[in-house]
Amino acid sequence: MAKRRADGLSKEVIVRAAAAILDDGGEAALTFRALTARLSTGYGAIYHHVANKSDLLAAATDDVIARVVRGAVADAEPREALRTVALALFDAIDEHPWVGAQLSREPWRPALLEVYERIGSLLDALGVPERALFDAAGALVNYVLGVAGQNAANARLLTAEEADRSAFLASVSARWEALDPDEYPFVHKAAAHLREHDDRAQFLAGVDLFLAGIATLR
Amino acid sequence: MAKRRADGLSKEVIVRAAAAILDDGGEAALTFRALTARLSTGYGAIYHHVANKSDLLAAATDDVIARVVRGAVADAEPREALRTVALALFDAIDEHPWVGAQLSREPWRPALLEVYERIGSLLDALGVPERALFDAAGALVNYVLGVAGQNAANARLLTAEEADRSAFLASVSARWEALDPDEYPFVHKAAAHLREHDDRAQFLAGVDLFLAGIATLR
DNA sequence: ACCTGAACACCGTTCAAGT
DNA sequence: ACCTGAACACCGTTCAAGT
Repeated sequence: MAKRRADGLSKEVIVRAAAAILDDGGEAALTFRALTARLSTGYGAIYHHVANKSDLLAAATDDVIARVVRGAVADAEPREALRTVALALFDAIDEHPWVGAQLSREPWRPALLEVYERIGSLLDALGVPERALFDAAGALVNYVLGVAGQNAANARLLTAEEADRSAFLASVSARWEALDPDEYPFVHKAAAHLREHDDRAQFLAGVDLFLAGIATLR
Repeated sequence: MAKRRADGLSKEVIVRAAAAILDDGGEAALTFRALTARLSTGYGAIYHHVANKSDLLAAATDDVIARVVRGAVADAEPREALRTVALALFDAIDEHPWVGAQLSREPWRPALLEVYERIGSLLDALGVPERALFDAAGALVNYVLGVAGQNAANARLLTAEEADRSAFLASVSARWEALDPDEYPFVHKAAAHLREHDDRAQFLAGVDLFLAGIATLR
């Protein structure tokens, strides 16, 4: 079972290099040319370990998600554990936006199986009736992935520094505020909240709404 | 205000042609070469009306979403109206999977503004306290877009006929069933439900969970 | 003002040839 | 068995030239 390592390529080495490129420069930066340069090898060497680019992206995503799901501490209280797992996923995807984009593009991957298992059994432990368990798990996982995708898109939009973020939010907020309050009453009011809102807190608020809804099923 | 139409291009004509190509052949089919062929014109003519491919995709998405939001009947009862709008979005994205992919890639678009307005003011009408209104609207929109993205990914996976769908679900289900029930208790149990689950019904169940959670805020 | 299409600078992927 | 890198078939986008 000993794998050769010191020299020679392996899928693991390639996947890690791809993840590093994705973290540095985003999805556009991951090309086979960049990868061969970084690993000082040829195209064929990479294709020998990896089927194609899509396979490579999927493997890198599985890697990140598996680490998160394994790493999340097993809290005693299921409700708290659910919030912890959800937040861990949120933070991982915030740190690696390409994971969010990939997850909303390729479901049914091994990585998501782990996520479903974790969230599903926590909901079970929470006392959700079996009849509603699968819908509830599906909804919660979809919510987490949905926010993940949006967050990834935002991160891609704001590739630059932190100052850009508030400038961007301020400009969207100003645009919303300028709308006719009769035609857009909600968005007009929401503009103020947008400027100072915290993505992470809003994400958790959504999880809590879900859990509150689920609690009514008991 | 009269626009020339009989001959000559316009952004509208280009966007409609792009939508038709996307509906027919998916995202991979939309190339500027295919577009020039369909419109029997040159690249420059298209670039004269459209900034780039990303702009074109965004405009086509806005078009579809705007039609859905405008088209959804204004139900008297806000709870029922929310379910109607959510289902209308689900169905539109099921019919045009590329819209789902685009929405999870480019938020803050005019199209989403309409969605936020509609969902936000319905939640307001439902009596959600102002303090929780923006988190609730954000969570619900994110849920809808999350499912949309997943659905789009599934649709892309199952480009062929309906028979493929049940065959695919059966194979995933079999893989889940084969997992060790001690290590994967939830997924193992979920396998049976997966085979016969209805995406549309599960989506609505998620919306209802949300609304139940929101009802506890009053 | 609007359109044409050759040309450019990229991609992912293949494959004959090497060790 | 594993690796190399020239070559192929594509892309999006530009731009000098036309009407």
